[in-house]
Amino acid sequence: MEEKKTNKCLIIIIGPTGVGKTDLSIRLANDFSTEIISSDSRQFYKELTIGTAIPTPEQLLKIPHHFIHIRSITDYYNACMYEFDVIDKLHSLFQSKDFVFMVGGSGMYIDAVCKGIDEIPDVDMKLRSMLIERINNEGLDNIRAELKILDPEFYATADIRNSQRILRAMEVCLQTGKPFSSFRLKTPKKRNFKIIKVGLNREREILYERINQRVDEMIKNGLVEEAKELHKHKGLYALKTVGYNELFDFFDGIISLERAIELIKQNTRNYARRQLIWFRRDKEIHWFHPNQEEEITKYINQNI
RNA sequence: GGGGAAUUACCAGAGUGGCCAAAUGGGGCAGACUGUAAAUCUGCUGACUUACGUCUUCGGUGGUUCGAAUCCAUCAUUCCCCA
Repeated sequence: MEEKKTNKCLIIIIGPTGVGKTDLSIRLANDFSTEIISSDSRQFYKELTIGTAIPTPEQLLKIPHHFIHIRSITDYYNACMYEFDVIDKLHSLFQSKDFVFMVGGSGMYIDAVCKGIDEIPDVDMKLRSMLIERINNEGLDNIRAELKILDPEFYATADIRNSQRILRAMEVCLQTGKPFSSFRLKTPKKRNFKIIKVGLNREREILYERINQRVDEMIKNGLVEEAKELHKHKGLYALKTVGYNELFDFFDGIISLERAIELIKQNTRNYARRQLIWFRRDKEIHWFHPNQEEEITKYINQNI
């Protein structure tokens, strides 16, 4: 499995939403004459533009971006698929480039590219909906008890109050006939390219202000109209996304537009916080303020 | 000018003599997280303390009481109704 090391390098710009990754990464990619892979799990969807703050058309024209608008919200896409697609893309990009940038804030997807993610057989959607149905009807207790028998190892360490975790483990057990934990090897994969992780962060208060301002801008730029178009698909998982969910509640008459905007800001702030908590665990990340462009360039050049 | 209602921790808001450092929700903070992860879940949130616990809080002041966020007096502020 171990591949020969090359002099190729993936430079990852990591940071919470709204911190200023896009502008900086475009300048960096320009300086390094290379391209950008998005690691943002909502920019994948071609129906989502304003609410996911994808780069502007001018920016996209200047620097080629990958993994933006590659799927439909009706498609199924996950971190494992992303891993394979990105590795594949890197393989071809590294034919002509020595460096490639990856920019985004979806921690699990970034980790999937850096370390790989265990391959677990696909689950039949019908099985999943059946289980969801059961959880809705009988609650979580029964499923939990069954999972305890099917996969005691997972059960012992799992967050059993989290229905999503229980559901996932259960569906894999039922689909494969093997315990979910038997697939979770968690052995990091070796990559044949170097990885540099640059983290961007700024004072919490300022970050929150930027988020609030950006939401107002999104509204001005037509987020309400964009969400209106998607309202009919509101059950889709890909649309359980900050900026859309809240507006759906507005369209449904549950909350006012003002309240929806307020909630978008709030939920985005909470999301940014969770991103930071995820990234904090990763000791390979070197942190900078987005203004420290010179230092960042220096750091990259020293570590390439 | 007369009558009524209110004032509780960051915010909203419950509590009407001891079980109240004060419900609940929100926010905030901290954290978990291998698959649609911008999701989902957990803990903390007066001060000091690792903890046991101690101390200071419920608009201000003064009182009643063994004991007050809760009762009384008074002052202040806000809102509503009548002039």
